[in-house]
Amino acid sequence: MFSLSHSVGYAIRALAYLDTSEGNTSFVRDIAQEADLPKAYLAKLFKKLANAGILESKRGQTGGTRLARPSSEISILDISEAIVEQDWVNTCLLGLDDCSEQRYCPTHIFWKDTREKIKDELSRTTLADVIAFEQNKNKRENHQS
Amino acid sequence: MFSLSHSVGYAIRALAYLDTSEGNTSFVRDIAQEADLPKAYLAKLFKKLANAGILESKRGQTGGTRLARPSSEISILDISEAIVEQDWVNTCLLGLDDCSEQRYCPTHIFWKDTREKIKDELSRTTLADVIAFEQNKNKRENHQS
DNA sequence: CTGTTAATAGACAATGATATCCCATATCTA
DNA sequence: TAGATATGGGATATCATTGTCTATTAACAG
Repeated sequence: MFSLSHSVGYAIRALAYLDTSEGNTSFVRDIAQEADLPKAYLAKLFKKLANAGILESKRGQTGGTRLARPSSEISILDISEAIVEQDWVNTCLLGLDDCSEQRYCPTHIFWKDTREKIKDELSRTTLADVIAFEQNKNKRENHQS
Repeated sequence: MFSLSHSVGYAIRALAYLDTSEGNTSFVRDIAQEADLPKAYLAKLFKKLANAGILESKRGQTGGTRLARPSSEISILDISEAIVEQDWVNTCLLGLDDCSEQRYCPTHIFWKDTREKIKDELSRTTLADVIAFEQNKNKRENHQS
């Protein structure tokens, strides 16, 4: 608990291995190998990302996959929402059924505030940031609010 | 994602229905009915709480279950750790394998800080607070940090 | 048109969390 | 000791997520 789903982590890591040079495409097979992920599973994740407009893909011999827009314009939140549809922004921290905007549980305000900050952080962190992290072993960039 | 497990929510809700008057015991059967939870499942959760020293239970005709200490001395964190052993305090927000204390991912510092705050909040919020919430429809207490 | 290539799609298996069922065990009462 | 009652424990069912396998479809090369 308290993290994005495993699949989102996979997607992020895989996307960081895409060839982002202008006009170039990559293959699921290659990305899967480089990122050490199962090819078939990654293909499904990429399809979801394509459906969400994050990736463009083409079949066939001259096919492949590439980002639909620059990595600096793709947030982690975009990726997360493309992979998992579940809306985690409206859940009670304690799992109480009768906690709502009309009736606050003891942690309600704290948690609402915290969720907002998490969402902010995820929308502020871009794929470009992650790519930099994956490519540069010594870079220690962060986006603390 | 981003909440305590469903089971922890169950446990919290159920504990809030215990008869906390001095020396009194409650029965799993009754608590399950009042909190609208499956009896067998709740019994297992209660066993875990007993193992963790949060509950005391006795079998047989004069048996039952009660808190091992005052509800004001039982934190939500205590309950959570009794139910799920997994330590969510050391997970990368993005699910990246190579994120560690030695090598920060782009959200590492933010997330470390946030997890600390969540843990603080959970250790500061007690069962007594939840009981007050469950019993008083209009009370709007919270522990925002 | 035929073969090759790469994404796509559907069925299915493995896993962990959640939930149920049934019986064993402990404790007291009569 | 027999019966009633409440917790305890093991086997199994259900469900969502994760992961695998196999075939289909699109796109191009020759």
